Amino acid sequence: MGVALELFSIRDFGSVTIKDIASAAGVNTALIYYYFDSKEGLFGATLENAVAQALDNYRRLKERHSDPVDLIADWFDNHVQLSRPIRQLVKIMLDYSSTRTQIDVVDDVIKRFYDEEVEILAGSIRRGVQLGIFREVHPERAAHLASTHLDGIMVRSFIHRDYDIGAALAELKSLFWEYLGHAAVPAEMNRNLRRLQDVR
Amino acid sequence: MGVALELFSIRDFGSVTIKDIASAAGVNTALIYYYFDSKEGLFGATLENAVAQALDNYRRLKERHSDPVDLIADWFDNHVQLSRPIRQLVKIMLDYSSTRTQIDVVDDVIKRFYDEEVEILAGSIRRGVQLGIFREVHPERAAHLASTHLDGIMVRSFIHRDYDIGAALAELKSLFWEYLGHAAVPAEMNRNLRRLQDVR
Amino acid sequence: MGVALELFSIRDFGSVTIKDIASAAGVNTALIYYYFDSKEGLFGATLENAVAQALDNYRRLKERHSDPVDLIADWFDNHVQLSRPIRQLVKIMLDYSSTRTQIDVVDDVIKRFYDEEVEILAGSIRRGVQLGIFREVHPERAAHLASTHLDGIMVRSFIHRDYDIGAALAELKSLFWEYLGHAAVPAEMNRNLRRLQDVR
Amino acid sequence: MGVALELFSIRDFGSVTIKDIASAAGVNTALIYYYFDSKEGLFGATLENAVAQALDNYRRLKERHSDPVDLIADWFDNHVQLSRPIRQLVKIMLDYSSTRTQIDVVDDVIKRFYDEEVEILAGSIRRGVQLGIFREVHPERAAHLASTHLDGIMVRSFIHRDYDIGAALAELKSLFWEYLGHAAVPAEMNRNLRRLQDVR
DNA sequence: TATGAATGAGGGTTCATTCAT
DNA sequence: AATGAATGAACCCTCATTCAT
Repeated sequence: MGVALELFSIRDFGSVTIKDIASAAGVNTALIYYYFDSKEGLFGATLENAVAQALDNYRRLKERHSDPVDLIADWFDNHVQLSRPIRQLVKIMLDYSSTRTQIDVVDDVIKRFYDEEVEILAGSIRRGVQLGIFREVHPERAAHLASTHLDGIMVRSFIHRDYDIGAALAELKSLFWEYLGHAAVPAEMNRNLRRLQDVR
Repeated sequence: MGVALELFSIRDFGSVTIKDIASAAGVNTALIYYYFDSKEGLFGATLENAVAQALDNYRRLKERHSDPVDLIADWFDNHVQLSRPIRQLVKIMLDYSSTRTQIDVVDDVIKRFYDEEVEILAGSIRRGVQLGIFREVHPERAAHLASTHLDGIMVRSFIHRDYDIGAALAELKSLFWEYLGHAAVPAEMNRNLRRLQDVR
Repeated sequence: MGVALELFSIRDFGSVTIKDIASAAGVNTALIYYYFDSKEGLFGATLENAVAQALDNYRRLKERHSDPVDLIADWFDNHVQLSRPIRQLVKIMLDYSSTRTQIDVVDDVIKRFYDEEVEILAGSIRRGVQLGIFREVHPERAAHLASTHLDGIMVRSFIHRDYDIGAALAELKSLFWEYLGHAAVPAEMNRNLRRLQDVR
Repeated sequence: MGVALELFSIRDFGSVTIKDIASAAGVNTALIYYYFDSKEGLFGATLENAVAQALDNYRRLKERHSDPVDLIADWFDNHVQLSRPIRQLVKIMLDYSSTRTQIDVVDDVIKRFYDEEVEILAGSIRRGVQLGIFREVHPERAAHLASTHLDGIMVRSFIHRDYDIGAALAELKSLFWEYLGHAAVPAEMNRNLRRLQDVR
């Protein structure tokens, strides 16, 4: 599935052959059919797997932070560091949406992924607003904005061969802080700052 | 090419056959090869054609307006009204980016499309800033933000079967006005308002 | 379909490949799919075709004769002369019955073939009984006997590589005449004989 | 081999896979290759086995009876009761004849089966004729007639999904008694009758 | 300009068979 | 004696493309 994800994310479903995948994985073509029902089945499993990993990543992200500013900052950093797998994920979700016969379990997992993404952001924003750190924004709406924009960045990186994802993310990040009414200072410094404030 | 665009935009390149296109167009398969070199050639031509139409649309948009607020407002409305062809365009540009062998002329036309899109927005923003209507934002950066977010919206509409493009665009629009430091009032009313100010 | 019948009647469905058929017919493999939906489709069409020819043969047989003795005699001779195509027909009907997914139109045509075979014989026998030429046998039952035995002969010719179909048919024929209470004399002589009787 | 016979007799050789057989037998695919050389080898063994059982059945039949009428009557009853395995046997012999590479030992066993079948009938008929119970028929010829007709009945039962083997066998039986010049009375009654005659 | 027929190449899939354990 | 994993060869079928007309 790793090899498959790799290939499916740089070419489209149709142009990736089972032979490609098999030889990239160093196994016989038939062996793929020993583990997967069909090419579509492999694609579905690969997609599910990729989403599962992304969800896992989000889960760990959530566990790492109690502070909303830290979490949002980490969310952005995370996307810079994991831009490759995330791009891959967006790519195969896009491919899944065209052509592929709908598979309920895959539909579910995709929905779960986006719900979770929004939930993480919205949750943090809500807490930030409650704590008085952020402006009184609508948490879900704000989360959707960031999440959608992120997909836009990914798409751009597909279409433009020399697109600078890092720069685009940095841009989005600073804009987002601004939107939340929070100075776009590094997370750590910020936290210290707030602690200082708490002391008073 | 109309039929081809239609098909290429709902399925992926691989799963659309020349026969599909031919029979949808009501002609014989071989006739397509009378007009186009190959399937890739047809795809390229279709893409060029779609981009050309989009550029044409932008040209007319520019011609329609001298006022930056009007133009930007129209740009958003335009995207609501033409969301179908725009979605199609984004879809085939995405498909082009994966798999398809690079074709210089297509690459150029895609670049021109995005440059033009940014130029239209950036130009208006610049003028608005000069006129003192907008905040002192960085015009190109602001234009990129809107343009990228728009692609994000399109992607979402692929991935989520019941995505509300209109609502997302309305959201983006109001946010954008806010970002520009301009009340998100209807364009017309706004224009009148400004004229009043000009009179003084 | 001729080539296909040839091959399907000496090997079984599974061991005849489309390539075999194509190369035996001197055409490209893909061309077969231009005319037939699938291998099964070709098999079905071939079977239908073979049955249609057999029915046609029976129709001509019926038209040739008004005299019951002549018709029955010709029926036997016919089977000797056409033993090859008849064997082929029985073979593919057998193959159709195992494995092949039922196809209504094929089922129908097979039924029609056997009904017609029995009808031809039974009709003649009935007329012969009415004319007082034959014993008072049950026409349908007698027809079924001959028809079933004939299939037995065909089967034997598959199983035993050196089976003498002609001898077996001759045997059946003479037995059948005996069963009908009619001297197994050559048809012509017989007819003359009867004419003589009619004169009196 | 039991499972294999079962499967080979309802589908054709090509469409029965080793996996089918293995899973029907509740064992691993590879285990079949521990006991048999190849799929063909398994088929051959299965066929031999089935023939051996049929021969065994005939042997017991012969041992059960000294009286020709009893034996022939039992032969018919036997075919009614064992119509399923006999059908299976005919089916795989037919399949063997098409496609399968000839295997001498299998050819032999098939020949032995038919020889034995004819021998049993012919022997009884001969004795019956000698005893004056039957008409002066040619024993071998009569035996062949019955044996061949029986195969015809089996074939019919393959081709026609709702064929009544029992009825067809009853028909053949009564006809056969008639042919032998022997009233088609139940075997038991008949035997008693004859004993009475013997007494005088 | 338009088509029906034909083809070569290749792709997904299956399956008998083997291997390591 | 038994199995899960692995493979090579082949088969059905599709499809972009071309040819003859």
